[in-house]
Amino acid sequence: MYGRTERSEKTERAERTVRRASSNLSVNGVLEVNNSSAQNTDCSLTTDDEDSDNKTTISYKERRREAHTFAEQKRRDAIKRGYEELQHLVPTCAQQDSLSSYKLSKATVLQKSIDYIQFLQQQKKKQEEELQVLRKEVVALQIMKSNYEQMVKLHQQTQPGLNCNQVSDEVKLSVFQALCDSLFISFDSSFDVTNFQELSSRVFAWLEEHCNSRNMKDHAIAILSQLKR
DNA sequence: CGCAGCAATCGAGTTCTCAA
DNA sequence: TTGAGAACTCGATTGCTGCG
Repeated sequence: MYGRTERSEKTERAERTVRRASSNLSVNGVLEVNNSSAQNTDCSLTTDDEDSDNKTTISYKERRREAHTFAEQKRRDAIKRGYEELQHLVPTCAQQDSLSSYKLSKATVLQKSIDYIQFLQQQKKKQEEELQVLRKEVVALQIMKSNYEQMVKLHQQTQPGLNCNQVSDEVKLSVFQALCDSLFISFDSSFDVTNFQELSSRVFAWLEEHCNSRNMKDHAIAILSQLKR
């Protein structure tokens, strides 16, 4: 938009530095700068009237410069506030801040923030993996629950004359718990399984072998006689 | 649509501050 | 005293907006 010249940026920067240095040396830096710029722009003025116009231009320029400086200050403040907020948000920064009296450099705040974000990402990944395992366990337990429900249903169908209300639920539960504990002693849980299918095949093999009607009856009698005592 | 004005942002140089 | 980091300053650039 402002039409850059053919000169390299490096040369331009060097010239800017010289210009700024000379304006700093003079008492009225603004006028000096304006004079130098008048030499190579279309704004070169010669008459008295034009001089007064030039003064309004100077004050306008000065006003804009001040506004720009203020805007720049605001921008820096915003950046500074951002760093301070970041320092309070990141625990490792906050810890260091409270332990030592000196303030952390911006580079340190950035580095510690990066480290903290990476740590959070790793934690998230770990928790997602744990969640997957727990979901699988839930599915397995649901299958087991439905299996037991089916067993109970089948039992009720084959023994229609039994009056279940004669015994309280509490007693039934304690008998069931004791029966399960007694049966599970024979269950070998030391093997490694990689999926639920493998586990269920092991469980059902065990059910076939150890939880047949005869075994169950023996266990039940033992438990009931124990309870009676 | 092109232009001017404006604000926001950036990059670079300079100056200031402070701990080692 | 010195070096690093922060703050300040300035010019350049960019994107948006209103106007003719």
